Amino acid sequence: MPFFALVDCNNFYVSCERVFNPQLQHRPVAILSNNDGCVVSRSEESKKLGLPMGAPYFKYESFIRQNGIMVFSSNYTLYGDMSNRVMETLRPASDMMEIYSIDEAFLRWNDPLPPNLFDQVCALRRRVKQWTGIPVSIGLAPTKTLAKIAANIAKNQCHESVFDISKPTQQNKVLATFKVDDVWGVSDGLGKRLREMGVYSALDLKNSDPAFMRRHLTVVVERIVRELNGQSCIPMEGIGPRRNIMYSRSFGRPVYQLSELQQAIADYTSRAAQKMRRQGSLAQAIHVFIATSRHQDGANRYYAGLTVGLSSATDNSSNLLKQAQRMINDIFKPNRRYQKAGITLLNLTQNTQPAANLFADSAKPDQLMQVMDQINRQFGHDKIFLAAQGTTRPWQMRCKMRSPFYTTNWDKLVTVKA
DNA sequence: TCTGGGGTCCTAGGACCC
DNA sequence: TCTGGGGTCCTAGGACCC
Repeated sequence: MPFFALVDCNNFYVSCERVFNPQLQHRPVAILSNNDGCVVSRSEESKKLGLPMGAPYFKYESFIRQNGIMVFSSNYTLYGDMSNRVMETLRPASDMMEIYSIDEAFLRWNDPLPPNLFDQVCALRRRVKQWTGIPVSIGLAPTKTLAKIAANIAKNQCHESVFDISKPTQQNKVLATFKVDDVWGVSDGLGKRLREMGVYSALDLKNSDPAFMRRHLTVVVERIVRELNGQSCIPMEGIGPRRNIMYSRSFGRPVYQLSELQQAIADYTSRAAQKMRRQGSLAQAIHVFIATSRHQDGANRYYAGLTVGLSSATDNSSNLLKQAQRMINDIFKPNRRYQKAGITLLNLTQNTQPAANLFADSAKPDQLMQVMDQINRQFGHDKIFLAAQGTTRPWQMRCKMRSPFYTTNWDKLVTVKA
Protein backbone atom coordinates (compact mmCIF):
# COMPACT_ATOMS: atom_id res chain seq x y z
CA MET A 1 0.00 0.00 0.00
CA PRO A 2 1.37 3.44 -0.92
CA PHE A 3 1.51 6.20 1.60
CA PHE A 4 1.00 9.93 1.07
CA ALA A 5 1.97 13.24 2.61
CA LEU A 6 0.51 16.62 1.86
CA VAL A 7 2.94 19.45 2.56
CA ASP A 8 1.22 22.81 2.89
CA CYS A 9 3.08 26.10 3.37
CA ASN A 10 1.58 28.14 6.19
CA ASN A 11 0.12 31.50 5.06
CA PHE A 12 2.49 31.19 2.13
CA TYR A 13 2.58 34.71 0.67
CA VAL A 14 2.86 36.29 4.12
CA SER A 15 5.62 33.84 5.02
CA CYS A 16 7.56 34.78 1.86
CA GLU A 17 7.42 38.47 2.73
CA ARG A 18 8.54 37.72 6.29
CA VAL A 19 11.66 35.91 5.14
CA PHE A 20 13.07 39.14 3.72
CA ASN A 21 11.47 41.58 6.12
CA PRO A 22 11.78 40.24 9.67
CA GLN A 23 9.96 43.27 11.06
CA LEU A 24 6.79 41.56 9.87
CA GLN A 25 7.23 38.73 12.40
CA HIS A 26 4.53 38.54 15.08
CA ARG A 27 2.62 41.39 13.47
CA PRO A 28 -0.63 41.31 11.49
CA VAL A 29 0.15 41.11 7.76
CA ALA A 30 -2.06 40.69 4.70
CA ILE A 31 -1.32 40.21 0.98
CA LEU A 32 -3.63 41.49 -1.75
CA SER A 33 -4.55 39.76 -5.00
CA ASN A 34 -3.59 41.12 -8.40
CA ASN A 35 -4.75 44.67 -9.00
CA ASP A 36 -4.86 45.12 -5.21
CA GLY A 37 -8.36 43.67 -5.35
CA CYS A 38 -8.87 41.53 -2.28
CA VAL A 39 -7.06 39.78 0.57
CA VAL A 40 -5.59 36.42 -0.46
CA SER A 41 -3.15 35.64 2.34
CA ARG A 42 -3.28 36.54 6.05
CA SER A 43 -0.94 36.03 8.97
CA GLU A 44 -2.36 34.36 12.09
CA GLU A 45 -2.50 37.78 13.75
CA SER A 46 -4.67 39.16 10.92
CA LYS A 47 -6.97 36.15 11.12
CA LYS A 48 -7.40 36.71 14.87
CA LEU A 49 -8.31 40.34 14.24
CA GLY A 50 -11.17 39.10 12.07
CA LEU A 51 -9.92 40.04 8.60
CA PRO A 52 -11.74 37.59 6.31
CA MET A 53 -10.21 35.69 3.40
CA GLY A 54 -11.18 37.33 0.11
CA ALA A 55 -12.07 40.64 1.75
CA PRO A 56 -12.25 43.41 -0.88
CA TYR A 57 -9.48 45.86 -0.06
CA PHE A 58 -11.50 49.02 -0.71
CA LYS A 59 -14.11 47.87 1.82
CA TYR A 60 -11.59 46.93 4.50
CA GLU A 61 -9.07 49.73 3.99
CA SER A 62 -10.04 51.58 7.16
CA PHE A 63 -10.31 48.35 9.16
CA ILE A 64 -6.81 47.46 8.03
CA ARG A 65 -5.46 50.89 8.99
CA GLN A 66 -7.20 50.97 12.36
CA ASN A 67 -5.80 47.57 13.32
CA GLY A 68 -2.29 48.31 12.11
CA ILE A 69 -2.33 45.48 9.58
CA MET A 70 0.65 45.70 7.23
CA VAL A 71 -0.57 45.16 3.71
CA PHE A 72 1.30 44.29 0.48
CA SER A 73 0.50 43.86 -3.19
CA SER A 74 1.20 40.38 -4.56
CA ASN A 75 4.76 39.76 -5.67
CA TYR A 76 4.34 36.58 -7.71
CA THR A 77 7.91 36.69 -8.94
CA LEU A 78 9.09 36.37 -5.35
CA TYR A 79 6.48 33.75 -4.38
CA GLY A 80 7.22 31.65 -7.47
CA ASP A 81 10.92 31.64 -6.70
CA MET A 82 10.37 30.78 -3.03
CA SER A 83 7.98 28.02 -4.07
CA ASN A 84 10.71 26.47 -6.25
CA ARG A 85 13.10 26.48 -3.30
CA VAL A 86 10.57 24.72 -1.07
CA MET A 87 9.73 22.13 -3.76
CA GLU A 88 13.36 21.32 -4.48
CA THR A 89 13.96 20.81 -0.77
CA LEU A 90 11.00 18.39 -0.62
CA ARG A 91 11.76 16.50 -3.82
CA PRO A 92 14.46 14.07 -2.59
CA ALA A 93 12.40 13.03 0.44
CA SER A 94 9.98 10.62 -1.25
CA ASP A 95 9.57 8.29 -4.23
CA MET A 96 7.30 10.69 -6.12
CA MET A 97 6.23 14.30 -5.79
CA GLU A 98 3.30 16.17 -7.28
CA ILE A 99 3.40 19.96 -7.11
CA TYR A 100 -0.27 20.64 -6.50
CA SER A 101 -0.18 24.42 -6.28
CA ILE A 102 2.26 27.20 -5.59
CA ASP A 103 2.20 26.34 -1.87
CA GLU A 104 1.27 22.64 -1.71
CA ALA A 105 2.84 19.36 -2.74
CA PHE A 106 1.88 15.71 -2.40
CA LEU A 107 4.64 13.21 -1.61
CA ARG A 108 4.22 9.48 -2.14
CA TRP A 109 6.15 6.51 -0.82
CA ASN A 110 5.85 3.03 -2.32
CA ASP A 111 6.12 -0.28 -0.49
CA PRO A 112 8.13 -1.09 1.46
CA LEU A 113 7.72 2.13 3.41
CA PRO A 114 10.86 3.55 4.97
CA PRO A 115 11.15 2.87 8.70
CA ASN A 116 10.54 5.82 11.03
CA LEU A 117 8.67 7.69 8.31
CA PHE A 118 7.02 9.98 10.84
CA ASP A 119 10.37 11.06 12.27
CA GLN A 120 11.79 11.55 8.79
CA VAL A 121 8.88 13.80 7.89
CA CYS A 122 9.36 15.85 11.06
CA ALA A 123 13.00 16.30 10.05
CA LEU A 124 11.91 17.29 6.56
CA ARG A 125 9.69 19.99 8.01
CA ARG A 126 12.59 21.42 10.00
CA ARG A 127 14.83 21.27 6.93
CA VAL A 128 12.38 23.28 4.80
CA LYS A 129 12.19 25.90 7.53
CA GLN A 130 15.96 26.08 7.88
CA TRP A 131 16.80 26.13 4.17
CA THR A 132 14.01 28.39 2.90
CA GLY A 133 12.58 30.17 5.94
CA ILE A 134 9.09 28.92 5.10
CA PRO A 135 7.05 27.11 7.81
CA VAL A 136 5.01 24.14 6.55
CA SER A 137 2.38 21.76 7.92
CA ILE A 138 2.40 18.10 6.88
CA GLY A 139 -0.42 15.55 6.86
CA LEU A 140 0.28 11.81 6.54
CA ALA A 141 -2.26 9.23 5.34
CA PRO A 142 -2.91 6.27 3.03
CA THR A 143 -4.81 8.47 0.52
CA LYS A 144 -4.54 11.99 -0.83
CA THR A 145 -7.94 13.04 0.50
CA LEU A 146 -7.07 11.86 4.03
CA ALA A 147 -3.65 13.54 3.77
CA LYS A 148 -5.37 16.85 3.02
CA ILE A 149 -7.46 16.45 6.17
CA ALA A 150 -4.41 15.48 8.19
CA ALA A 151 -2.54 18.58 6.99
CA ASN A 152 -5.46 20.70 8.04
CA ILE A 153 -5.33 19.19 11.54
CA ALA A 154 -1.56 19.60 11.57
CA LYS A 155 -1.88 23.30 10.82
CA ASN A 156 -4.63 24.08 13.30
CA GLN A 157 -4.54 21.69 16.22
CA CYS A 158 -1.16 20.16 16.53
CA HIS A 159 1.89 22.02 17.70
CA GLU A 160 4.44 19.85 15.90
CA SER A 161 2.70 20.66 12.58
CA VAL A 162 2.94 17.03 11.46
CA PHE A 163 -0.12 14.80 11.82
CA ASP A 164 -0.58 11.14 10.89
CA ILE A 165 -4.23 10.21 10.41
CA SER A 166 -3.68 6.58 9.50
CA LYS A 167 -4.22 5.07 12.96
CA PRO A 168 -7.78 3.65 12.77
CA THR A 169 -8.69 4.29 16.40
CA GLN A 170 -8.19 8.02 16.37
CA GLN A 171 -9.11 8.46 12.71
CA ASN A 172 -12.87 8.27 13.21
CA LYS A 173 -12.67 10.63 16.15
CA VAL A 174 -10.96 13.21 13.97
CA LEU A 175 -13.28 12.71 11.00
CA ALA A 176 -16.36 13.09 13.21
CA THR A 177 -15.37 16.65 14.07
CA PHE A 178 -14.31 17.55 10.52
CA LYS A 179 -17.06 19.37 8.59
CA VAL A 180 -18.04 17.74 5.31
CA ASP A 181 -17.70 21.08 3.48
CA ASP A 182 -14.02 21.17 4.40
CA VAL A 183 -13.27 17.85 2.73
CA TRP A 184 -11.16 18.17 -0.45
CA GLY A 185 -13.49 18.26 -3.47
CA VAL A 186 -16.58 19.31 -1.50
CA SER A 187 -17.64 22.89 -1.88
CA ASP A 188 -20.69 25.15 -1.59
CA GLY A 189 -23.21 23.38 -3.80
CA LEU A 190 -22.16 19.83 -3.06
CA GLY A 191 -21.83 20.50 0.67
CA LYS A 192 -25.40 21.75 0.78
CA ARG A 193 -26.73 18.70 -1.03
CA LEU A 194 -24.80 16.37 1.24
CA ARG A 195 -26.17 18.09 4.33
CA GLU A 196 -29.68 17.71 2.93
CA MET A 197 -28.95 13.99 2.72
CA GLY A 198 -27.94 13.98 6.40
CA VAL A 199 -24.20 13.93 5.75
CA TYR A 200 -22.63 16.55 8.01
CA SER A 201 -19.14 15.35 8.89
CA ALA A 202 -16.28 13.67 7.07
CA LEU A 203 -17.16 10.57 9.12
CA ASP A 204 -20.76 10.61 7.81
CA LEU A 205 -19.38 10.78 4.29
CA LYS A 206 -16.90 7.98 4.98
CA ASN A 207 -19.72 5.75 6.23
CA SER A 208 -22.00 6.39 3.25
CA ASP A 209 -22.49 3.94 0.38
CA PRO A 210 -20.20 4.80 -2.58
CA ALA A 211 -22.56 3.26 -5.16
CA PHE A 212 -25.46 5.28 -3.78
CA MET A 213 -23.35 8.46 -3.94
CA ARG A 214 -22.44 7.78 -7.53
CA ARG A 215 -26.07 7.20 -8.48
CA HIS A 216 -27.46 10.27 -6.74
CA LEU A 217 -24.51 12.65 -7.03
CA THR A 218 -21.41 12.02 -9.16
CA VAL A 219 -18.48 9.72 -9.66
CA VAL A 220 -16.36 12.40 -7.98
CA VAL A 221 -18.22 11.93 -4.69
CA GLU A 222 -17.90 8.16 -4.97
CA ARG A 223 -14.14 8.55 -5.20
CA ILE A 224 -14.07 10.82 -2.15
CA VAL A 225 -15.97 8.20 -0.13
CA ARG A 226 -13.52 5.51 -1.16
CA GLU A 227 -10.55 7.73 -0.39
CA LEU A 228 -11.93 8.45 3.09
CA ASN A 229 -12.04 4.68 3.60
CA GLY A 230 -8.37 4.39 2.87
CA GLN A 231 -8.71 3.18 -0.72
CA SER A 232 -6.46 5.30 -2.89
CA CYS A 233 -8.30 6.36 -6.09
CA ILE A 234 -6.80 9.73 -6.93
CA PRO A 235 -3.45 9.13 -8.62
CA MET A 236 -0.41 11.35 -8.48
CA GLU A 237 -0.46 13.67 -11.46
CA GLY A 238 2.59 13.90 -13.64
CA ILE A 239 4.32 17.17 -14.17
CA GLY A 240 3.44 17.09 -17.85
CA PRO A 241 2.96 20.22 -19.94
CA ARG A 242 -0.20 22.28 -19.45
CA ARG A 243 -3.07 21.56 -21.81
CA ASN A 244 -4.26 25.17 -21.70
CA ILE A 245 -2.48 28.38 -20.90
CA MET A 246 -4.46 31.39 -19.82
CA TYR A 247 -3.50 34.99 -19.27
CA SER A 248 -6.12 37.40 -18.01
CA ARG A 249 -6.03 40.55 -15.91
CA SER A 250 -8.32 43.19 -14.54
CA PHE A 251 -7.42 46.68 -15.70
CA GLY A 252 -5.97 49.31 -13.37
CA ARG A 253 -8.68 51.69 -14.56
CA PRO A 254 -11.75 51.29 -16.79
CA VAL A 255 -11.11 50.94 -20.53
CA TYR A 256 -13.51 52.23 -23.21
CA GLN A 257 -11.46 52.29 -26.41
CA LEU A 258 -11.01 49.43 -28.85
CA SER A 259 -7.40 50.50 -29.34
CA GLU A 260 -6.61 50.01 -25.66
CA LEU A 261 -8.32 46.63 -25.57
CA GLN A 262 -6.29 45.58 -28.60
CA GLN A 263 -3.12 46.65 -26.87
CA ALA A 264 -4.00 44.73 -23.70
CA ILE A 265 -4.91 41.61 -25.65
CA ALA A 266 -1.69 41.90 -27.65
CA ASP A 267 0.24 42.08 -24.39
CA TYR A 268 -1.61 39.12 -22.83
CA THR A 269 -1.28 37.05 -26.01
CA SER A 270 2.42 37.64 -26.19
CA ARG A 271 2.89 36.65 -22.52
CA ALA A 272 0.78 33.53 -22.89
CA ALA A 273 2.69 32.56 -26.05
CA GLN A 274 6.00 33.04 -24.27
CA LYS A 275 4.82 30.74 -21.48
CA MET A 276 3.71 28.21 -24.07
CA ARG A 277 7.07 28.25 -25.88
CA ARG A 278 8.81 27.71 -22.55
CA GLN A 279 6.99 24.36 -22.20
CA GLY A 280 7.55 23.55 -25.88
CA SER A 281 3.91 23.46 -27.00
CA LEU A 282 1.85 24.62 -29.97
CA ALA A 283 -1.68 26.02 -29.70
CA GLN A 284 -4.46 24.60 -31.85
CA ALA A 285 -7.15 27.04 -30.75
CA ILE A 286 -7.46 30.40 -29.10
CA HIS A 287 -10.10 31.88 -26.81
CA VAL A 288 -10.48 35.60 -26.18
CA PHE A 289 -12.85 37.44 -23.86
CA ILE A 290 -13.61 40.97 -22.73
CA ALA A 291 -15.85 41.89 -19.84
CA THR A 292 -17.23 44.78 -17.84
CA SER A 293 -17.28 44.59 -14.05
CA ARG A 294 -19.20 41.70 -12.55
CA HIS A 295 -20.61 44.21 -10.11
CA GLN A 296 -22.03 46.50 -12.74
CA ASP A 297 -25.82 46.60 -12.98
CA GLY A 298 -27.65 44.60 -15.62
CA ALA A 299 -28.03 46.95 -18.60
CA ASN A 300 -24.41 48.05 -18.61
CA ARG A 301 -22.97 44.63 -18.03
CA TYR A 302 -21.30 42.94 -20.93
CA TYR A 303 -19.34 39.76 -21.40
CA ALA A 304 -18.26 38.39 -24.73
CA GLY A 305 -15.98 35.48 -25.48
CA LEU A 306 -15.00 33.76 -28.69
CA THR A 307 -13.14 30.53 -29.43
CA VAL A 308 -11.52 29.96 -32.81
CA GLY A 309 -9.60 26.95 -34.07
CA LEU A 310 -6.32 27.72 -35.82
CA SER A 311 -5.71 26.38 -39.32
CA SER A 312 -2.38 25.01 -38.14
CA ALA A 313 -0.88 24.66 -34.67
CA THR A 314 1.51 27.49 -33.85
CA ASP A 315 3.63 29.05 -31.14
CA ASN A 316 4.36 32.22 -33.07
CA SER A 317 3.33 35.35 -31.17
CA SER A 318 2.56 37.45 -34.23
CA ASN A 319 0.35 34.78 -35.81
CA LEU A 320 -1.57 34.35 -32.58
CA LEU A 321 -1.73 38.08 -32.11
CA LYS A 322 -3.24 38.70 -35.56
CA GLN A 323 -5.92 36.13 -34.84
CA ALA A 324 -6.64 37.56 -31.38
CA GLN A 325 -6.96 41.09 -32.80
CA ARG A 326 -9.54 39.91 -35.34
CA MET A 327 -11.50 38.26 -32.54
CA ILE A 328 -11.45 41.39 -30.40
CA ASN A 329 -12.79 43.42 -33.31
CA ASP A 330 -15.65 40.94 -33.63
CA ILE A 331 -16.75 41.03 -30.00
CA PHE A 332 -16.05 44.68 -29.18
CA LYS A 333 -19.06 46.88 -28.48
CA PRO A 334 -18.50 50.62 -28.07
CA ASN A 335 -19.55 52.70 -25.05
CA ARG A 336 -18.92 49.95 -22.50
CA ARG A 337 -16.85 50.27 -19.38
CA TYR A 338 -14.47 47.34 -19.80
CA GLN A 339 -12.77 46.09 -16.67
CA LYS A 340 -11.08 42.87 -17.70
CA ALA A 341 -9.84 40.91 -20.68
CA GLY A 342 -8.14 37.60 -21.20
CA ILE A 343 -6.85 35.00 -23.60
CA THR A 344 -6.49 31.23 -23.41
CA LEU A 345 -4.34 29.12 -25.71
CA LEU A 346 -6.14 25.79 -26.06
CA ASN A 347 -5.58 22.15 -26.98
CA LEU A 348 -1.82 22.47 -26.70
CA THR A 349 0.28 19.80 -28.39
CA GLN A 350 3.97 19.11 -28.06
CA ASN A 351 6.17 20.82 -30.60
CA THR A 352 8.18 17.93 -32.05
CA GLN A 353 10.44 20.13 -34.15
CA PRO A 354 13.85 20.43 -32.59
CA ALA A 355 14.68 23.92 -31.37
CA ALA A 356 16.47 25.75 -34.14
CA ASN A 357 20.05 26.71 -33.55
CA LEU A 358 20.29 30.48 -33.30
CA PHE A 359 23.55 30.46 -35.23
CA ALA A 360 22.52 28.10 -38.00
CA ASP A 361 22.73 29.41 -41.55
CA SER A 362 19.22 28.53 -42.59
CA ALA A 363 16.71 30.89 -41.02
CA LYS A 364 13.67 29.16 -39.58
CA PRO A 365 10.42 31.11 -39.65
CA ASP A 366 10.11 31.08 -35.84
CA GLN A 367 13.66 32.17 -35.26
CA LEU A 368 12.47 35.65 -34.38
CA MET A 369 10.50 34.27 -31.44
CA GLN A 370 13.46 32.30 -30.19
CA VAL A 371 15.73 35.28 -30.39
CA MET A 372 13.20 37.39 -28.49
CA ASP A 373 12.82 34.76 -25.77
CA GLN A 374 16.58 34.41 -25.52
CA ILE A 375 17.12 38.15 -25.15
CA ASN A 376 14.44 38.41 -22.47
CA ARG A 377 15.90 35.47 -20.57
CA GLN A 378 19.39 36.88 -20.70
CA PHE A 379 18.87 40.59 -20.24
CA GLY A 380 15.70 40.67 -18.21
CA HIS A 381 11.97 40.40 -18.48
CA ASP A 382 10.37 42.65 -21.14
CA LYS A 383 13.64 43.99 -22.56
CA ILE A 384 12.18 43.35 -25.99
CA PHE A 385 8.49 43.11 -26.91
CA LEU A 386 6.10 43.51 -29.83
CA ALA A 387 5.09 47.06 -30.74
CA ALA A 388 1.43 46.07 -30.50
CA GLN A 389 1.85 45.55 -26.74
CA GLY A 390 2.24 49.31 -26.38
CA THR A 391 4.77 51.30 -24.40
CA THR A 392 2.61 53.28 -21.99
CA ARG A 393 0.01 50.65 -21.06
CA PRO A 394 -2.32 52.93 -19.10
CA TRP A 395 -4.67 49.99 -18.46
CA GLN A 396 -2.04 48.01 -16.55
CA MET A 397 -3.06 46.70 -13.15
CA ARG A 398 -2.31 48.40 -9.88
CA CYS A 399 0.20 47.07 -7.42
CA LYS A 400 1.11 50.04 -5.30
CA MET A 401 2.44 48.19 -2.30
CA ARG A 402 4.68 45.56 -3.81
CA SER A 403 7.80 44.41 -2.03
CA PRO A 404 11.12 44.29 -3.95
CA PHE A 405 12.12 41.32 -6.16
CA TYR A 406 14.51 40.15 -3.43
CA THR A 407 15.52 36.88 -5.08
CA THR A 408 15.33 37.49 -8.83
CA ASN A 409 16.97 40.88 -9.33
CA TRP A 410 20.58 41.56 -8.37
CA ASP A 411 19.76 45.16 -7.51
CA LYS A 412 17.22 44.07 -4.90
CA LEU A 413 19.40 41.76 -2.86
CA VAL A 414 19.02 42.24 0.87
CA THR A 415 22.10 43.75 2.48
CA VAL A 416 23.07 42.69 5.97
CA LYS A 417 24.78 45.27 8.14
CA ALA A 418 27.28 44.01 10.66
C1' DT B 1 -13.43 55.10 -8.15
C1' DC B 2 -11.94 50.36 -6.07
C1' DT B 3 -14.49 43.06 -5.32
C1' DG B 4 -8.01 38.00 -8.37
C1' DG B 5 -6.15 34.64 -11.66
C1' DG B 6 -5.13 30.06 -13.59
C1' DG B 7 -6.06 25.58 -13.94
C1' DT B 8 -8.52 20.54 -14.38
C1' DC B 9 -12.21 17.35 -14.63
C1' DC B 10 -16.96 15.82 -15.34
C1' DT B 11 -21.46 15.86 -17.51
C1' DA B 12 -25.07 16.70 -20.68
C1' DG B 13 -26.43 17.15 -25.11
C1' DG B 14 -25.91 17.39 -30.09
C1' DA B 15 -23.99 15.41 -34.37
C1' DC B 16 -23.05 11.59 -36.69
C1' DC B 17 -22.66 6.74 -37.79
C1' DC B 18 -24.09 1.92 -38.63
C1' DT C 1 -50.92 0.47 -33.55
C1' DC C 2 -46.70 1.92 -34.99
C1' DT C 3 -42.82 5.57 -35.76
C1' DG C 4 -34.89 1.60 -33.81
C1' DG C 5 -31.28 1.92 -30.92
C1' DG C 6 -26.88 2.06 -29.50
C1' DG C 7 -22.26 3.73 -29.88
C1' DT C 8 -18.60 7.45 -30.30
C1' DC C 9 -16.87 11.93 -30.56
C1' DC C 10 -16.96 16.71 -29.70
C1' DT C 11 -18.15 20.94 -27.27
C1' DA C 12 -19.93 24.10 -23.90
C1' DG C 13 -20.68 24.92 -19.43
C1' DG C 14 -20.46 24.02 -14.64
C1' DA C 15 -18.08 22.66 -10.42
C1' DC C 16 -14.20 22.66 -7.92
C1' DC C 17 -9.45 23.56 -6.59
C1' DC C 18 -5.70 26.89 -4.66
